[in-house]
Amino acid sequence: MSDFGRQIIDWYKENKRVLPWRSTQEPYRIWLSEIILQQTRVAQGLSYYERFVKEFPQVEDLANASEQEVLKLWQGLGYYSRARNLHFAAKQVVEDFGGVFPRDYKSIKSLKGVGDYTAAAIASFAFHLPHPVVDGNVYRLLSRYFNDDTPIDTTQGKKQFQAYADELMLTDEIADFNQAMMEMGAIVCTPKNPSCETCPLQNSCSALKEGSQLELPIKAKKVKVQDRFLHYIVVDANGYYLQQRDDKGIWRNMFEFPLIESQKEEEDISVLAKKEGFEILGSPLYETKHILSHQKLHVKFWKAKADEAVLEKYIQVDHLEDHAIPRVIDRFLEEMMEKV
DNA sequence: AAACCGGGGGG
DNA sequence: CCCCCAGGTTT
Repeated sequence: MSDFGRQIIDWYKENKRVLPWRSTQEPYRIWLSEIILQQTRVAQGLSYYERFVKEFPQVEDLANASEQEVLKLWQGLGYYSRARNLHFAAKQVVEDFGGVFPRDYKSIKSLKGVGDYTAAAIASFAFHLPHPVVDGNVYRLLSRYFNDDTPIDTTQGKKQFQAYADELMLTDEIADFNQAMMEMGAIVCTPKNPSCETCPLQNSCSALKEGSQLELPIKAKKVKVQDRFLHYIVVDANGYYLQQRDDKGIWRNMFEFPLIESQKEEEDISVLAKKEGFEILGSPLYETKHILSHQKLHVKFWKAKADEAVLEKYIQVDHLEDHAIPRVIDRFLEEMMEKV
């Protein structure tokens, strides 16, 4: 006598937020929104969604763009592999599926950047196929509903919570069921201050009964953060001298100032810069810490000069509108503009 | 199974 | 300051 699905769907219909991707059944737009929203809050992704739809109204428009155009529009959102995969997948739709978005779960999942969660979201929202979504919100909601302390970041945990969702889903209202689970996780069953007193599941939630809701879900692994020391060389000249990052590590294929990375905080940057042909002028123009999920970047920007023979190795641009750059460099440029 | 991949905002 | 978010790919 599980009323789980009925209760969350009824709650959802009364409490759902109005969001642009909820008022369309176009698979292209639903897919786009899902990629943007991976590991990203609605408030942060909203403006990016609007800009992508405006710039690339159809999947063909996205497929015909250059990777740099896509990265540039993605700039500031992070996890840039999503943008490259999005672009790649748009070309898959055009070339492998004749420009028609695939309509079955397996084909949807064959698109680059589309895993179990995203395939289930597209399949259910666009085509009403009975695939429950299991994302961070759902792990939290179900681990609490069943008071289950199986770690969610293990193979066993993924199978366990997928099985719960398979059992609970209402197949003939799958789109609302899936939206309801995620909206519950986003609005009611939140990580820190869940609204248990207004929750539609308060009479059947096992964690609330045990008072364990704040301890769930359990994660087994702990992330270790690596410290890195980045020194960007800003050559004092007309325009900017840039280099393109290679195809591995953070910020793949994006643009940056000439970079010197030191192993320790206190290394003599002038000496390291000299080896690359740059003469450092004065103290750092700007320094900051840039925190990623797995790296802590200690970033300094140095004014420098160099011979023409050295500068030849870099890309000279007058303005940066056509180049995707990391947020930390963008922020440095904003900082410099204010001082002028 | 583990490593890797950004940036922002809430508390 | 810490936590974690509408995850997926590569190794």
